[in-house]
Amino acid sequence: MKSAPFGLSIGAFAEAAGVNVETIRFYQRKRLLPQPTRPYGQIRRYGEGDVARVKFVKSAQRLGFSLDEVAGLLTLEDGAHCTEARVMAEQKLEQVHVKLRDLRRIESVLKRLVADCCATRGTIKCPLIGALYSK
Amino acid sequence: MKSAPFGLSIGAFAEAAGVNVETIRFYQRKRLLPQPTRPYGQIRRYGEGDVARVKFVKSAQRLGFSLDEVAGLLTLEDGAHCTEARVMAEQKLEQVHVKLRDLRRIESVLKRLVADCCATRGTIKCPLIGALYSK
DNA sequence: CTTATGTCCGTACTTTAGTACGGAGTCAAT
DNA sequence: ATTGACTCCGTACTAAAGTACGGACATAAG
Repeated sequence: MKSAPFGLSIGAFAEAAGVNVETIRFYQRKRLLPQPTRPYGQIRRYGEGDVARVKFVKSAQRLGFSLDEVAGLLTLEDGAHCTEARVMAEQKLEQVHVKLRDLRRIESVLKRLVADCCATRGTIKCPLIGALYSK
Repeated sequence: MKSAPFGLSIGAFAEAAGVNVETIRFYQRKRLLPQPTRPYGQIRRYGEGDVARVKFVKSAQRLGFSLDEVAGLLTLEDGAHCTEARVMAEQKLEQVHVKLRDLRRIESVLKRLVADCCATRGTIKCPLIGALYSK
């Protein structure tokens, strides 16, 4: 925990979060990230919380959430009125359950694929497609 | 199983798959979908297999796979040489495991959020962000 | 048979999520 | 004090994944 006395420059921030500087600015424009006030005649400084926020955005994105949806998740984090937050959380949870179900199906099919492939040593063909929407 | 004697028109196909007709054409251009030969002076016809393929693409997409990645998954389905397919399947499996891990974290945090929210009846604030990258 | 609806095909436009660029202002090392 | 790297800010460009459009052909319904 060696946080500099006056925080990170935008370059250090982007580096720490594993993204491009331009991405930071883009997120600020999209209000996914607050833009710290700029001390007169100086540059803006960022902290660990900002880094965490960006990492969260990237993780959620990898799971197929759009930036708009991530913005919704962040609204929860930022504190919203109870009922509102509960409804959003429940909706997201439902989405997450669907994603989990589909991913587990893909997982099992891929596993079987790897196993069969090793076993048969030849050209394969498997019901991968069937795995995702068979009800 | 009431497949018409000469298959579906592109419109019926798109409808059955739950996508826009233009999306079908787009997928054909991207070689995610084969373009059936067109009987001289007639329109193209599609079958259930095509519908399944499109549904698969949409499902995989919802999980955060890009169309290029889906194309890779479909290569497995279409039959590829053993070693090649096994390597691809293993890579995809790895990606899927990462996604599963992240999704489970989000799930548990959202669950807690819903529960806490009901309990406290007020403005909430929770460590949603921390959930996704805490190692 | 004609007319409305659908298909075909190419080209162009849109949205989402960034990247790149350029000129002026900061900062920090020599 | 100056030079080189970095920041700021606006604007412009890009790639991915579609959507829309328009004119010529296909087909089904009256």
